[in-house]
Amino acid sequence: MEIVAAALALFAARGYGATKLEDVACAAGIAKGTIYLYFANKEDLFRAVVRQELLPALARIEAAIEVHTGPTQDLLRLLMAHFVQMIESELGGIPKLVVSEAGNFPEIAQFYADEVVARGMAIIERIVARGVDRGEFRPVEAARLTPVLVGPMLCMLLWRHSIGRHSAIGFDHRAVLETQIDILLRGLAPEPGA
Amino acid sequence: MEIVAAALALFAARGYGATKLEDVACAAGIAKGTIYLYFANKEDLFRAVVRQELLPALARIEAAIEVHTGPTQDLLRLLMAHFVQMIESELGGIPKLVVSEAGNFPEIAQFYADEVVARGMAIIERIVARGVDRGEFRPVEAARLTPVLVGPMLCMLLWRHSIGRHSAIGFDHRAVLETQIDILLRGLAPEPGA
Amino acid sequence: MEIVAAALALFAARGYGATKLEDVACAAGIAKGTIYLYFANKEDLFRAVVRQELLPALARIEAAIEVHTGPTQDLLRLLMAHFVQMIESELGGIPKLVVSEAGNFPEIAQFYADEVVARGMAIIERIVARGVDRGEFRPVEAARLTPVLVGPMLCMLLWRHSIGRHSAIGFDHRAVLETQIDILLRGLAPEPGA
Amino acid sequence: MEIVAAALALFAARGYGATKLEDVACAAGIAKGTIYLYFANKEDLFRAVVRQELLPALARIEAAIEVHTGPTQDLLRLLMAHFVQMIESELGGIPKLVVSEAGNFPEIAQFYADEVVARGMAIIERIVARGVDRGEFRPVEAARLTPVLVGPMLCMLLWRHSIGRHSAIGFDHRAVLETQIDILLRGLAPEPGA
DNA sequence: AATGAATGAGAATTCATTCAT
DNA sequence: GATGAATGAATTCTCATTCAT
Repeated sequence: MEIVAAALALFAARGYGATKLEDVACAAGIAKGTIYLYFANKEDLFRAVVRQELLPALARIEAAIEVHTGPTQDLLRLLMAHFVQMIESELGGIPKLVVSEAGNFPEIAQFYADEVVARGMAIIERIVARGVDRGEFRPVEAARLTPVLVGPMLCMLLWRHSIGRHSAIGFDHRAVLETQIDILLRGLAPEPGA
Repeated sequence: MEIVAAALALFAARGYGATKLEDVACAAGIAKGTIYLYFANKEDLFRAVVRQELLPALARIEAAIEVHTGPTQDLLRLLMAHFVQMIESELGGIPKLVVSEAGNFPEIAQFYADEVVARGMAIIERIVARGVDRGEFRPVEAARLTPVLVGPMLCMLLWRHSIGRHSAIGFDHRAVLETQIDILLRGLAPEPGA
Repeated sequence: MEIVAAALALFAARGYGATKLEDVACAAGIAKGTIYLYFANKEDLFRAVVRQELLPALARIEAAIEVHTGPTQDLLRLLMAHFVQMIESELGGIPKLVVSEAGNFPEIAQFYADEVVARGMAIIERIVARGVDRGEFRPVEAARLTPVLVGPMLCMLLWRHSIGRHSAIGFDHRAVLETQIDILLRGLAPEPGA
Repeated sequence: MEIVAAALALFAARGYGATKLEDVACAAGIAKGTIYLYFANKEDLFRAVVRQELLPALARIEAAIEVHTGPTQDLLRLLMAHFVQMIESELGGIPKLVVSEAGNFPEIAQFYADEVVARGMAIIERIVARGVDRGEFRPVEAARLTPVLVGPMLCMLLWRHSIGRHSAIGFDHRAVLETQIDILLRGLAPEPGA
């Protein structure tokens, strides 16, 4: 819906508290009162923004991973490419929003941790396990590796959707991605003797 | 000052807008009006929180790096250890706060980008360049490497100071750090033939 | 509007600072917040009170003067009668208000001086000049005469809208007016020999 | 006392409500708390300002009138000259202040009406009665004449201490005074035939 | 379904007043 | 006597929410 899209943009830019429903309505091209026909109140709208938009994206990634059959490093590349896409889309505002408002919406934080982060980590751990199983990676503990794998991308996502908007410092997402993949593949390469 | 410490804790936990000065005063053990003896208004207090606390910490890191003479990988470990310390201290709330409020305080975002991020990146680039110069690392472009180096730590910092507070998912900072260092050193190791 | 009328009454009675918007709202039979739908803030309301009410009254006097053709002393009586009317109406609160708040609203004072006082003085000077021209008055310098002409009425106006409300001393406006006209006509009568 | 003088200047310029005790203290060259050594509270200070300063001035006028023996028109001139003096001194701020704050300090208004206005009117009525008795003025009812006599001067006083401070329009007090005396003496001159 | 005028609870801010030094 | 740091009641202003149209 238009309202959710407008709300996402404004919530992400200003935060929950600083976003006026009047501005959301204005951005969505409707009147203030109309929001209340679709959402019980501001909190309800906020929850809808976080819930409705992210899960489909995650499902798409899971599906893409599922059907993949080639080398694990291609799978890794595929995953990262999805990430870069999200960084560059409006959707990237959601993680930023959840980080910002976690303190005021603990159940949103929990929902996000359970439904997005946990599932995302599971995807990655499966990829790593697959690589180890197939002898493409040396044996590593997947749990400890996850932050190393997603951290750089997540950081760039948050940067782009917050401080980066107000600074001249920018990152070439794709170049960083290549470097990251390069380091990872070398760092995970099986020991020559093994 | 007590006020700044109380304000940091509350701003980081709830965000700028959702923090009432009355609560800050209460947490600092003073009356509402007393805040106005030291800060012109709420914004002024916010700026003070961000500005006063972080620069000294950064300066300490810079000084520690400066005097180091051993192998570059030790330097890398030293840097990361500082990071882990910050993650685990109250200070870690500041980056989270700046990410959250960048949209409402563009000049704070800029200040942070210029004084903290740019300086932090410069430190890292110097370490990487040193490693390459000394033949400890293979030749790499430092700029592209920075997010790969700090991303994982930053992510854990933000996690710990936002969503992580409301989720059962936790990270073993030191274990992740070891994994990250391990991957990096292998990934940056000079080509055998070079 | 109801709001402006209520505000005039309260501002005139208590002054700008001592008037709470809640009381204005209450007197106007609306809620506090409603005022802000029509006026940006308290100052804006104050300005509206002063600006909206007085100019139409002045224009009416000017028009009445314009069409008059009889003896100048009748014109003088007409003018004074308008004054007495204003003294006795709610409108009389405005000059009192402007006098009281001139220090805090210099641009209101200026506006009042330019739009009300200067125009009022011009009207009087025209009447005096007409009387001299027609040989009804002896030659006098109009500028010096103006305070003499309007001072007594203005004083009674201010009295009625401030101290007089709290004192037993009262003036019979119409009797004073007659005395004033009497003195003036004798005092302005052409020299017998001239 | 310095405090009262500073308070008069500020109260007259800004009104009671808009005057901060801190500014009064500052203008008097003392600390805020010191005011409370001499006055119970802000209202008490306000009352002192109005009460202490004006009565001595009035007593001086009464005394001057008392001893006068010459023609009544000289007495009138003497009275007016006192007025002009007050207009031009800091003391002129008091009537302006009382007019402004009458609504918030009814007992000050009453005090002023009884002690200053009533006494002032009595002085004037005595002068007029004297002139009539001595055959210098034609018979007039003194009560109706008082506003005619003092109105012009009072108006200029209020102008000078409020709106006039913020406008280019100014009055030549002494010139207006001469005109006023001239009109009065002609207007009060005994009928030729009487 | 949609509107937008009206509401009023809630937060930032001010400043008279107090009191330990 | 004098100070000025600390207080908290009081006021302006905002904005989520309601509801008559």
